[in-house]
Amino acid sequence: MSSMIDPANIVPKYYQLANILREKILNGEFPAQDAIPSERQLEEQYNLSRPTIRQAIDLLERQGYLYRVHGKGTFVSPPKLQKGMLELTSFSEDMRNRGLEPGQRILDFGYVVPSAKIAHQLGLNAPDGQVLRIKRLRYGNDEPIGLQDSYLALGENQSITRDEIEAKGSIYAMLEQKYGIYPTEADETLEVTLATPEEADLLKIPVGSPLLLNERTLWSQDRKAIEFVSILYRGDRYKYFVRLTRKW
Amino acid sequence: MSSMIDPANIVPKYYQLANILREKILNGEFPAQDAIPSERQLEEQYNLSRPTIRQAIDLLERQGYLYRVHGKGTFVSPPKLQKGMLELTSFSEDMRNRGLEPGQRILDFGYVVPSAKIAHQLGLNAPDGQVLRIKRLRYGNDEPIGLQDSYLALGENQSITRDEIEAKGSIYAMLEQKYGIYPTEADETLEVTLATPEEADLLKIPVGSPLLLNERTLWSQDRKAIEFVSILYRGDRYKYFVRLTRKW
DNA sequence: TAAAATGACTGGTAAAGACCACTTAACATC
DNA sequence: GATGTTAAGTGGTCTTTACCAGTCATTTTA
Repeated sequence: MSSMIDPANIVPKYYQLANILREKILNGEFPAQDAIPSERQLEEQYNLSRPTIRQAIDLLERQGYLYRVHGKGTFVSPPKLQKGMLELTSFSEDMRNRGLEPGQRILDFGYVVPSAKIAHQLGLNAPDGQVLRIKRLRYGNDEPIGLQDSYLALGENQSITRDEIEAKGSIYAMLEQKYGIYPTEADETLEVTLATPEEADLLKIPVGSPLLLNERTLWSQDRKAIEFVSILYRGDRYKYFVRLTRKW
Repeated sequence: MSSMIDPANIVPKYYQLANILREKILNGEFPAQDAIPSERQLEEQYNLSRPTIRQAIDLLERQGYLYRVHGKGTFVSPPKLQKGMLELTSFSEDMRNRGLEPGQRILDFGYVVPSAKIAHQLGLNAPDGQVLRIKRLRYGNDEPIGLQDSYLALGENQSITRDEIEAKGSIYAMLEQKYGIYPTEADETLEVTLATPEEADLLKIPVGSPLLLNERTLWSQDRKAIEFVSILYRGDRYKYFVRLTRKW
C-alpha cells in the first residue's frame, strides 16, 4: 500500500506524508470539518519526527486542505476551498478548465522595439533585450473568445519560433520545457473597454460591444519579468475567475 | 536598537527576525537581487538556531520579499514583487489604496430570505440562518464608483446595526472587532454588464454604459462562509487589480 | 591544455527533546 | 447548582545536531 512512508524514496518524507494525507482527505477518509489525528499521533503512526509531521501539515494548510486551531486540533477544510489554488493559468489551461477546447490563429509574430509602457512593464532599462511580439486570436470550441497581444522578454540564448507556437499553443509550456522557466507570479488588471472596428471584426461582434480587458505582467521563479500580455475578452462569452487569500 | 532579537518579547523570535530582515530589505540595506547573509551566518549574528532562522526566511519568501536558490543562497526580490501580497481588500481599503476617500449611502438594510443562488453561495442548506442584506452606493472622493449588494451570513448571537455600518463604513473591520471573524479566503468573478436604468441613475451614467460586475464569496479563518457580495463598478472609473502566485 | 575530482560553500531534509499557550472537560469547592 | 481549579490534550515555538544535495572555484590528473 502506498499509504506508508518509504525512507529510500527520493521524494522527501514530509512530501510523501502530505500526499498520503491529501489522498485521505480527497477520498473522504478524513471528512470535511473533522479533525485529523493529532501531530503526536501521526508521529507514532508514521514513525516520523514531529517537525517532519508539521512540515507536511504546513504544506497542506497553505494548499487549503487543512486548517489548524491552537489547542483544539487540525481540521479538514470544506471541499469548496480545496481545489484550484490561486491559479496562474495560461489561456490554454484556462479554456480547458472551463471545458472548452483552446484554439488560436496567429495574427502577428516577430521581434519589435518595445513601447515605453511595455519596456517599463518588463523592467527593461535599455532596449537591449529582444522583445518578441505574438498577437493571436484565441478560440474556445472554435468560437473567437479573446484577442491576445503578448510581449516576451527572452534571454540571450533563448528563442521561440512560429512553428513551435503553432504546434504547442501554450507559450508557458514551451518556456518550461525548453528553458526551465516557470511563471510564478503575476500582476493582473481588469477593466472594461468597447470594441474598436478592428477588434469587433476579429471577434465577430458589433462595433462598440463591451469587452473585458485583462493585462498581465508575468515573472519567473528567479524574479525576472517574462511577459507582458493584454487579452481582450468578449464581454458576452467570458467571465474572469480568481481565488484570493489573506494570510499574513 | 530594534535590530536585535528580544527573547522576553511575546512576539516569536522568528517573527521578530522576519521583521528585522524585511526592514533591511525595504530601506535598501539589502539591495534587490543581492544575496542576504547565509543561514549559518544569521545563526551566529542573531544567536538563533537554524530552524528559527529558516522559519523567518520561509515567511519572507512566502510574502515575496526573498527567494532561495539551492546551493547558491537567498536573494532579495525586486521591489515590484514585494508590496501588496495577494490582497483581499474591502471596498474601503481598496479606495484608500488608490488614494481616494471612501464614502457610502445605504440604500437598503434588513434581514431577508436568501435566494437560491445566494443560499448556495453561502453554503446554507436550510434557510435557517439569518441573512443580512446591505445595499449601498459607494463613493470615491464623493463620486459614485460602485453599487454594492451584500448578503451576510451571521451566526446565532451576531448582529450588525445600521448605525454601526454608517459609522464604520467597513463591515469587515466590524466583524473583526466585534466577533473576531477574519476574512481569509475568497472566490471572485469579474464580468461585463450594461447599466440598467436604475443602475445608471444611481451611478450617474447613461443607460447601457458598460459596467464591471465583481461577485465575491468570502470565507472566514474557520472556513465558514461570511458573505456573498456583488459590486457593480463604473467601467469608466474603475480598474480591478490582483496579484497572483503559483507555488505548488 | 582540457577534463575530472576535490572541497567549501549554499540551502534542503530530518530527528529528538523541551517548554509555552490555548482549549476543554472533569473535578473540587463554595 | 454555580463557580473556580486542575489536568490532559492540542498546536506553537525553539534548540541542538546531523547529514543530503546542489553550486562553483580550485586543484589535480590525464
